[in-house]
Amino acid sequence: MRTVGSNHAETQERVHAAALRLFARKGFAATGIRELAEEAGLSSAALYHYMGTKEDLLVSIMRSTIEPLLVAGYAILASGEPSENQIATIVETHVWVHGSQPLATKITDSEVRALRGDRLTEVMELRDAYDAIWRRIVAKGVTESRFEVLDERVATLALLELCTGVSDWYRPSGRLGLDELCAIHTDLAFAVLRARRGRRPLRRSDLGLSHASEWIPSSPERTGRIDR
Amino acid sequence: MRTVGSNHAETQERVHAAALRLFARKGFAATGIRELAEEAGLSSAALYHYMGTKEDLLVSIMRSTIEPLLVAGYAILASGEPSENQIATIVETHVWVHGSQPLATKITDSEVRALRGDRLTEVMELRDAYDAIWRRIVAKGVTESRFEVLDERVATLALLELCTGVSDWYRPSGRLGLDELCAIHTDLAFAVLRARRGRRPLRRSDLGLSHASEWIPSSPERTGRIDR
Amino acid sequence: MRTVGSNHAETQERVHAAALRLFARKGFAATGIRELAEEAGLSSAALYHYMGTKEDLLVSIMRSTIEPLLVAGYAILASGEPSENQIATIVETHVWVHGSQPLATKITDSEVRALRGDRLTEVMELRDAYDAIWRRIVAKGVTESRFEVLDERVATLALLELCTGVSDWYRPSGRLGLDELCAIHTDLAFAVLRARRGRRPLRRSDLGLSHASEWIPSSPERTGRIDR
Amino acid sequence: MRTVGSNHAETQERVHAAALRLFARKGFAATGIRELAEEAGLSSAALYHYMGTKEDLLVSIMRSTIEPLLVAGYAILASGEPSENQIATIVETHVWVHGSQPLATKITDSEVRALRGDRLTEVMELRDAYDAIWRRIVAKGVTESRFEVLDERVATLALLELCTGVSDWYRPSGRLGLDELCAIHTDLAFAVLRARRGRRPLRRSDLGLSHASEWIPSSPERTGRIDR
DNA sequence: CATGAATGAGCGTTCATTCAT
DNA sequence: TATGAATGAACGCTCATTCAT
Repeated sequence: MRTVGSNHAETQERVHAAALRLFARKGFAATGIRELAEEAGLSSAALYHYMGTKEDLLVSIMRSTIEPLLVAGYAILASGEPSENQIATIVETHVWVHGSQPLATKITDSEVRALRGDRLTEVMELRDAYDAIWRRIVAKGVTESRFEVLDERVATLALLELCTGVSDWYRPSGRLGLDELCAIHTDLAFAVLRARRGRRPLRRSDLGLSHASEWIPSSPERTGRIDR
Repeated sequence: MRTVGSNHAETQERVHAAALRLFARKGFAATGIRELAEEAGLSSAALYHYMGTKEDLLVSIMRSTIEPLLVAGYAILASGEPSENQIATIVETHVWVHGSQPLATKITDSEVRALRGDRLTEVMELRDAYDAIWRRIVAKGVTESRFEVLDERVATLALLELCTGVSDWYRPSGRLGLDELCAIHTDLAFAVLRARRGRRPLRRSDLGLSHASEWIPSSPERTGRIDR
Repeated sequence: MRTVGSNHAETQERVHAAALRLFARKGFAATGIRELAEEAGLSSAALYHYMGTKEDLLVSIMRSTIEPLLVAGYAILASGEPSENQIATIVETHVWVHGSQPLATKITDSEVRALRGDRLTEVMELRDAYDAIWRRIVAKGVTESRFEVLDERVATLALLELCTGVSDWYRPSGRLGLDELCAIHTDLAFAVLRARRGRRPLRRSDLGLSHASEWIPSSPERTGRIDR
Repeated sequence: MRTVGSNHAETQERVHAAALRLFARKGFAATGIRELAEEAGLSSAALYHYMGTKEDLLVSIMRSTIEPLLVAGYAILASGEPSENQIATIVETHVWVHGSQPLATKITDSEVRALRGDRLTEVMELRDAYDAIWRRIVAKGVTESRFEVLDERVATLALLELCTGVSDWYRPSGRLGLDELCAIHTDLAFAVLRARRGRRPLRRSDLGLSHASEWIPSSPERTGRIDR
């Protein structure tokens, strides 16, 4: 009876996009199922054809946000590049994703508390695995005296926080392009880690990196509107 | 003509503490009034002797968190100290408060979206005023070539984010004391801002600062239990 | 320990007056006990020194409104006067009371439904007894051909309704004085009952009645303010 | 794509009928939403498929009661009939509606105080417009010396009150039919207004009016039970 | 007397979810 | 697929009343 087969996927994406907007703006708990349905242009009952429970929807948003970062992280770890390059790459990947998908990343970073039981465990394991990659990169750099920090643990957390914060304020329509944003953050990362080239502070320009946009597959959030 | 006299204040503080715990752990929207009452050891009806609405309670938590920071910030701005010292002082005050009151600060930083109308405006004005202080300090340091950053706006945001993140992970019972935490963050701030003493990177130890604990009136959160 | 003995009675009257105002304006069910306390200038707990339950207060208002009317009604019945005079007298007494105590009478007439059990029975008996007096007067007048109506039952109810309605709209501060109001209603009553003097319609002026104010003990509502 | 189709309207009417019964018997404020739901045979949550808020329900009852009366009133005013006929017609329409829909009319007459803001204004405007029609008819009759009253304002109010009171006591199952009730009230109205035909008091039978039932579209209250 | 504190029950309303159609 | 209907539970908050102080 259906003519076009892809309609289901399309609608599913509309639901996903609506959830991104509402969960990010109001929070998971404060977003009602009817509100979500209205935002997606469906009845609240129809919604359940395109999602499991409200919590399922949240988990799916989180997984699709963390997993690509995790995959990228493992690749970076495996690359054998020097620590400076690894940090630069993971920072720019992270910032790129947080700058281009602020809604999804903000939700992923702030709504873990809405989960219970297995879902919580699952997501926390993904997140912990991702954080561990950063720690390993920093640790190697410190060991090799490429970085120099007072406290390795704190520095890594600070670095992550600083890069993650991007999703709180960055707007693609603003003064800075995503490429610039990435470059600036790499430079900040080198500063935080007190990376040096010889006895001079290391700057991103010393590394001959291409723009992040060249190696990161573009994936802006598709929220169906110029949101926020 | 109460005999005990302090009972009301005590209970009020119990309510406050319960709200800190629950709002921080589950979020404002996900915390029910009955849950809050149980956590405070009252009936849900009795709760209303000690608070206005749930939103009132949230606002009071936020005000009592931001306002001292704002007062301290203005004092620092007015101190006439060099930018390095001002940054160090505001960083350590901020970190101290976030480290000693992680619940209240996390709530204040993440639940603004739960407010509406005048309450929202009021709190956002306080927060904006506080952020402006950081921007002014950084700007002055940059103008005087004490700091050197690629992008002043981004650097300031990064700095704030990095110091604020403390409330997400720091536990007083952990490896680091609050004084150490503060010192580490000052050092991180100098790194982010690429502050120098002569041609050497500036370190906190160059400034001869006393410990934060010596100038900040102690105000650990009283949540009535070793929480979270 | 108390100096003046009458304070209790005074306060009780303040409570009574507050109840009159609120029950009349908002209705019994819609009036909260805290609201009542505030209106009377007491705490809600103190209120209970001057009344029983909220329902007790309502019953006391009703009794003190109906009973004088009932007493007057019995006196009129026993007077042996001709039906025209009895009707005139009961009408003017009724209108006088409803015009001078609009709050109490409105409450009495409209809040019977708030009562349950014995209280309901008690008040309904008083009210029925009062209505019966009107019916007896009208019936006698009809029997003696002093009145002439299509339907005795309906005419009596219409007459009562017409006189009772006064409490809905009459204001002592308005165009008409209470004496005038009473006279007008007697005239209306004669009209409704098609009373005649000879073959001319009977008018109040034919009876040589004095003003209602001369035989009715003045009892304006003491509500402590120019109310409504 | 409901099969039965009329189920929604039917249930809505059940809710409406339940509200009529409860609001009339206990009053709007004293009627709980769960009570209403039970009376309508629904869960309290399901109730909200068939109404807006409780106040919306009340307003809808009031509007559907006043509006037909108002429409009829304007038609009578515009008819150009002599004042006696206009009064007779509006009285019988009014009495017919109050006698056949005692619950709705009683609610409409007594629960205006439960409304606030715009709803209050709206309903009061309707009611005032209706009252104004009565005043205009009486005024014209007085001007043309067809009626003779001591006080025009009071007479009109008395007339309205007398006709409205019907909803307090009339039961269709009782001694009188609605047609009789209407005729009796027209006669009472002529009496109150001291209408004359030549030098004899005017009686309804002088006018050659048909029964009210012949020109008023029947609309007995459908409350689903022999109520009260 | 007066009051702050307390409470169990209830308020009107919305929740996330299911299901028959 | 889509939806109106339905529900038990819960929402934030207020109720009338009692009682120790």
